[in-house]
Amino acid sequence: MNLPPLIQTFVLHFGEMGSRWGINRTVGQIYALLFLSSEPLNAEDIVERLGVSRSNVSMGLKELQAWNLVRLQHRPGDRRDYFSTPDDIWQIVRTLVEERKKREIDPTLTLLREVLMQEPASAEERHAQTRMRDMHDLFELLTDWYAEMQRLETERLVQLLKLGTKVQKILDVKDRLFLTSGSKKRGGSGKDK
Amino acid sequence: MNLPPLIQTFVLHFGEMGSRWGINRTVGQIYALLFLSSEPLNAEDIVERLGVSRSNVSMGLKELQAWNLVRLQHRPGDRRDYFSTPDDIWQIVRTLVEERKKREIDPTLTLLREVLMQEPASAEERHAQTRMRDMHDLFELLTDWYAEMQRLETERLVQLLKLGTKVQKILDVKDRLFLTSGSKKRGGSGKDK
DNA sequence: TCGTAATTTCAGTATTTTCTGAAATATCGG
DNA sequence: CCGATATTTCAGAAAATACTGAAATTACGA
Repeated sequence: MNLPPLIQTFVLHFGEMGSRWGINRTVGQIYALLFLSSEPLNAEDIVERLGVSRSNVSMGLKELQAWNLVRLQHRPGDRRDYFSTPDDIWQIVRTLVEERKKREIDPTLTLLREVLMQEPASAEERHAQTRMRDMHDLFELLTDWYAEMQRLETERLVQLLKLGTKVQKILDVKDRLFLTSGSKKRGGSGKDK
Repeated sequence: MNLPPLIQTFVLHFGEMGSRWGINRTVGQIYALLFLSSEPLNAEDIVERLGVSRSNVSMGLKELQAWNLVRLQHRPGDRRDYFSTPDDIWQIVRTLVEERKKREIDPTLTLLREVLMQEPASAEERHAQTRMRDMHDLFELLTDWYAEMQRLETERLVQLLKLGTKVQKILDVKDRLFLTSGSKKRGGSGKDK
């Protein structure tokens, strides 16, 4: 591996992190490298920097493309493929979340719906279904929320995140002003934890 | 594997899903099984249901305990350990997010801070640092937001999630009512996408 | 269409991870 | 402390995954 120390630290870290995410070490390292690079890199650049085989890089890049995580570019008069990551880190987050949703959440929701359609054949299965229903509803709530957030412009999304739970206070004000929904019993100190 | 079909489908699915999450198949299956079960199971129960070795189950349960994802209980007059998952699925989500943060995000933030303290030795390292700064700020924003959400009672959290981007409208109303912060240029149709 | 350079594929190898059975250790009631 | 039962540990086997070099394929300019 042939990298400035500061960059190497980061690249190695993301290689390890990748392992915890169903992504392999090399793919993590390639992405980290591209992320830090101020200009697009070609496969040979990556081979030299990371010290892995050309074919490994080829496979890694293919996987990153399947994840929509890299952009492929060309330089005039050079027919090699150059790769880069979006300048906007929020774009990266959006893609990551979107792809993980597509691969993990959506199939799970589909499976849950299928299984929930079936007739339970025992008390055990009936209970299992209520648990699956809970999970289904939770996933649905989260994906609906996510869909709304994904639609926001980044600036507004950040604004909202920075607001955090202060929204609560605004809601309280709204409640007091408009008194729309029923005034549910309040103040019962939660059996939180 | 010795399970009613409906339950088996779910257990197998979560076994596979587990693989994508740095958790191995058996651990995923054990958790799925416990999640669906209406009463706590002991290790031997799990061995019979999943058809894996006793030692594998022991290790799997140990891992789930390290993740705080299972509760250990005892039955009177029975000295085996019985395991279950929280009844409240939101509690499970909270724990999962908390633990993943602890293992993945926090160490990454620490590393980013360390590397950002260092003096860049070249233009390349300087650029790399600006990228790491972007990432650091993003992670910090997200973890701050997360910390606030984690503090909310579930009921309120759900309320907020269901609200989604409708919050936006309320914010707009607030803006118009109080005109507190600077009136930034508005209405330039976003170059969204 | 040919020649060259780039990329991809893939069979085999290396590495890592998971799983098992056997042995060791722990726990409990008496 | 003993005996019985439960759990954990761990070395090695099995399985899964990652990686490589060589060969095949693709892409392109001439």
